[in-house]
Amino acid sequence: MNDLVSSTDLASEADEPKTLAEAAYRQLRRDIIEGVHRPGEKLRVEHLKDQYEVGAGTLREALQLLVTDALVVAQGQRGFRVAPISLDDFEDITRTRVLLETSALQQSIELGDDTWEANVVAAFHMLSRAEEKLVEGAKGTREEWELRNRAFHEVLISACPSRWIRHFQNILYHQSERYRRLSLFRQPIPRDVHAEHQAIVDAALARNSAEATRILSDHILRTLDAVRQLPADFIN
Amino acid sequence: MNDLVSSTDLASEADEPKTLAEAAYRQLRRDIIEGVHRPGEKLRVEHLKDQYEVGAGTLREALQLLVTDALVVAQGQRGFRVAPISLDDFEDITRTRVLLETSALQQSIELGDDTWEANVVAAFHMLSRAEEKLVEGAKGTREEWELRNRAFHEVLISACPSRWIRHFQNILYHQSERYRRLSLFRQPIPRDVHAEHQAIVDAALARNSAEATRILSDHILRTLDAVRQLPADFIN
DNA sequence: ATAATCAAAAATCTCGAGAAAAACTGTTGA
DNA sequence: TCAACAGTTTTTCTCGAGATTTTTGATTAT
Repeated sequence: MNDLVSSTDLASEADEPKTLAEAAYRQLRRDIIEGVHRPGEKLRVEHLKDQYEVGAGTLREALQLLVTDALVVAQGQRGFRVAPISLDDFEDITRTRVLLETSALQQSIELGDDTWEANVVAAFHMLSRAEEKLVEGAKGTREEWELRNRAFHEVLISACPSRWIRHFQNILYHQSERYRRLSLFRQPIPRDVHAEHQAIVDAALARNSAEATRILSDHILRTLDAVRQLPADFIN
Repeated sequence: MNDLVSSTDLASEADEPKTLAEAAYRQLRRDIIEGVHRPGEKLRVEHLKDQYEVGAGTLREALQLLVTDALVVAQGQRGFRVAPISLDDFEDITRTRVLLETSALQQSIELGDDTWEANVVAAFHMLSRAEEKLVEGAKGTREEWELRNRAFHEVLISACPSRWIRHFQNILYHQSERYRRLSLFRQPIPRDVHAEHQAIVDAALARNSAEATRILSDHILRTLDAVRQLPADFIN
């Protein structure tokens, strides 16, 4: 077998980019999330079109796509700008994520079949391996851990039939990833998330909805504290 | 006084369009919601650019903006298409709306001040007047009722501090409006929503969170039944 | 020194034409 | 009758240049 999960998202993005605009969109998104373009920074089309090797109109489209994800804000006739960050915003993102993700998990636990269980176990295994490599300190493992962490959370709620909840959760995950990168840069050794993930998996497979959502809730909210402890100038 | 509420949305759209692309975007959005462009219909740039009197690139941008609202879907290199509709989708939209809107109302009731109460009462009054005109059967009142109904629901949750919840709720409201128009076309005399709205207002002002969210929940879910009773070919 | 005014410069927004891809149609062969 | 193929037509995607708006900088007056 090749891939157990099949992502049928509202805005599918699993496959590779089929247009120049989308390619530029993804590069830009990565650069924004990784902090290459700082929050609040002005995004001048004239400069960026050379940097990303596309025409002005094409880059414009890419920027427009990023507005969808709320990673870029368009201000009337005054061009584009990287979405600013703030502690309040992150708190908002986190709490909204809790609301959506717990609801999705609850439905997943209720409706998930054997394949879902298998996917959860598999994703957890992948994540655990990435965590091991992370403490070993090899390079490039941060990227892999991020990917697998995201996959794990996605698989957890994959049995939730609501495409809209998954869509919104997707957007919020990208948003929070931006903040998490900031905190991880400062505090490169993550807290013991393994046990938390394990507990979520156990509760989920035991079909203990209340317990699973409670742990997931705490798990997500804990990232709030990590960002709260950042020096103020990190949040602009 | 002119306007009590001040909408500080994530993607503000209260003011008038400042660019041709945004103007085209709003016209297109209205036409899609009102059913001028049917669900699933292909949106050819070449035809539409004449109809909306803008350049090809500009219309392209407008379409891209509509993808944000999920009213238009972009398919790789095969152009744009009006987002299809289905009963499953509407059920999803409605249930997600309930999740978000009840949470927002709960926070609103918890945090709303006197001004919020005044806004709620005012919006309810405006809506009630529109309902009276609606049963009288004057023309153009449908449009006004829609606007005031939307304003009422918006004001109810306006004291919720979460910009993200309000943002998502906004998107979902546009979506459900499409479906509601279909059902209202068939069934032009709306059910007795006045009593429901009254009950919500009473519970909200009494700061009875549990009661208010329960009524709001039923209120939103009731629209589901209305659409369910439509003949199958209305939902494609 | 501060504020207001006006001109120059930079950036954005808009448009139409050319290149690339997809859809269509008619023909040929099994 | 059906399937496969190739040429034609349509549509989308991309690009650079011109028009419009915003921003910047210098000058002048209070």
